Parts: sequence; structure tokens; C-alpha cells
Amino acid sequence: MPKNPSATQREIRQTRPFRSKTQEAVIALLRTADLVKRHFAAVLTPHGITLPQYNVLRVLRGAGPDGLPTLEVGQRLIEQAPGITRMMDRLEARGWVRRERCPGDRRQVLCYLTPEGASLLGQLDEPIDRADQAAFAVLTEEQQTLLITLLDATRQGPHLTKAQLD
Amino acid sequence: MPKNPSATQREIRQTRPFRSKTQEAVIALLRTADLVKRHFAAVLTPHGITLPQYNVLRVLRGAGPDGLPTLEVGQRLIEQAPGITRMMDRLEARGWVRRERCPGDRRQVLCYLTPEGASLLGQLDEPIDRADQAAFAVLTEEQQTLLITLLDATRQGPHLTKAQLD
DNA sequence: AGCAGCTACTTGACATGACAACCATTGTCC
DNA sequence: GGACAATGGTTGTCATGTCAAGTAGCTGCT
Repeated sequence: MPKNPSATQREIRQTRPFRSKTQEAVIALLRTADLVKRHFAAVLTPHGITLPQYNVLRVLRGAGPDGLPTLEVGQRLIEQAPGITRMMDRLEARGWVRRERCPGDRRQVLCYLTPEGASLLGQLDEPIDRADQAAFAVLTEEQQTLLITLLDATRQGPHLTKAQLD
Repeated sequence: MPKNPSATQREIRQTRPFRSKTQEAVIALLRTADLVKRHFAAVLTPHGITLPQYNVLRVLRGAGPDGLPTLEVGQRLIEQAPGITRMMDRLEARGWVRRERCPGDRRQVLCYLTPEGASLLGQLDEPIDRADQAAFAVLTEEQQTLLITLLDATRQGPHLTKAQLD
């Protein structure tokens, strides 16, 4: 593959080159993720929903009619509890989610997707699938597989030990 | 806890497989970026600075003694103007940045890194470099190059078409 | 000169995202 | 059975990120 000398570099308008290959990888990763997020936001905004909200609804749809405790939703999204609570407030206000205290364990609050929420998700499936495809349309299937492998490896990797922190 | 099924998939605890390779790529990308961001945040938090703030300071350091107009900083970070203004407020309050109305064009506000800001950056260079290395330590140099190429290609891809057409 | 239009911010409002503190339940252990 | 820790949420605060609207200053055209 031809090495584009400055795709990322020119975007940042940086005078000096990257200090290291790794630094370039970090910046490429963060900027790409940011761009892809914006791309999805552009699809969702006209429907009055944000990307995190959409993800919550998808999790609830995946949970089926039994619903899910609030924090379970958060865990599946790697999000912190407080954020989930407030997001759920809004989703409930919009009528996409229903909440109910769990009779078995009254500490828990079970969250369910409402028919309205399911309907919204149904409308979004196609556009979101298309957005998925569009985001990586330039890569072949093999290249996508390779990318996934590299990203998965990065996530599994030894990132920082506490000794390295300072 | 089991140890080794499918990396990304197990994290999300999703019952069904990904609907497409592309969807898997999207999720892998977003989650990896998120994780890497958290690692940098862990390095920066003890120093009382956030990742976006750190990036602003780096841009200002790169600008040198001539400073940069507020929105120029924003452009180099792909951030919107309002966010930059407020972040700069905080950076100025912390003494890391100095602002001054441009005499030539009184609409602009030039931002400069203060010696205190420069000193902070100096302290952070090493830990941040180590964090860069650690983030991709599992990948060889060639794999990093490959990853960068794939990510760059993704960013140049068709989801940018409208913006690129002008 | 004078005014329309553009530029560079600034402010306000709202949605995340993270942390800390707090409350109600539940589980545990003596 | 009663103190106490752990669990599951909620609330408050702060920093970002984004959009919409407003303001001050500059530019071009007449």
C-alpha cells in the first residue's frame, strides 16, 4: 500500500512530524473514531436521538421483554452509572423507555423498551446499517478484518501499569 | 470467568453475533478509542489537567511565542468555537494561558502559552510519550504502520464525500 | 460616508461523561 | 435479631461538545 506521508499530519496542520509512530497511531485512532461518531450523529439527529441514547435503546431491544436493570445497561455500554440514570430519565420522558422497580429486589429498577422505542429503532435499522457500511466502504472485507484484529489486540494489550503512570 | 472467546464481542456481552463485519469494525474502533482516551486521562488527571486541555496547550506550544487566535486553536483540534472559548477561560484561570486582544484585528483574541503552561507541558512530555508507547505496545512497528494506513484510509473514505466535494 | 455582510468570538441551553457523596435495600455474620 | 458492609441507584458538581443566537469589529460596495 502506498504510504501517504501526511494524511493525518496535514489535517492537524502540524509543522513538525510526529514524535513517534505510536503517537501518530494514537492521533489517527482518536480522530477516526471522532469522525465516525459524527457520521452516526448526522444520521440520528434528524430522528431526534443521540448516539448514546440510540445505543441504550439497542441494548434494551437486545434484552427483550424481561427488561434490564439500569446498571446492567450501563455495563454493556461501558458507561458510568450516573450518566445512565439521567439518560434513562430523558428516554422515559420521550416515551421510548419504561421503568419499573423490580419486585424481587427493590433496589433495582428494570428498564424496558416501549413499543414506541421499538418502532423508532425499526426506522433506524436501515439508515444505521448503511452508515456502518459507508464508514468503512473504502476498506475491503479483508482489510476490515485486519483492522478489527489490530484494534482488538490494542484493547487487550498491556496498556499502563501504575508504575508507568508518572 | 472464562478467558478467551471473541474479544470485542464478549466485552459487550452481546448474545447475537455482529450483523456485519463493518458493524464489528465500528464497534471495535469506538471502543478502542474510548479505552485509549481513558488511559491518557489517567496519566493527566493527577496533574490536574484533562485530555482536551492538554491538547490545547500542545497546540499553543506548537504555535510558539506569536500565539494563536482562539478559533485557529479550535480548527487544529477539530473542535467547535464555543468549547474552545470556555476551555480557554479555564486554562487562563489556571495560569497556563494568557489571552490578549489582537491589536491589528480587534475581533481576534490571541492565545499564548505562559511559562507555567510550558513548564506543565514539559513535565508531561515523558509520561505522555510512555502512554503513547504503552497504548500500542502489543503491536509491532509494522502493525502500527498498517493500522495507521487503514485508519487514514477510513477517514479519507466516502463518508466525507459531501465535505470534500467543494 | 454609510450600510450590508462577513468574521471572530461569546453566551445560553442542553446532552454526555466522570467523580464523589448519599439513600434505600439486601446480605452477612455474630 | 441487629450492627454493618455491600449493592443498586440517584443527585450534585464540573468539564466537554454542539447548536442557536447575539455582539463587536472589519471589509467591500456604492
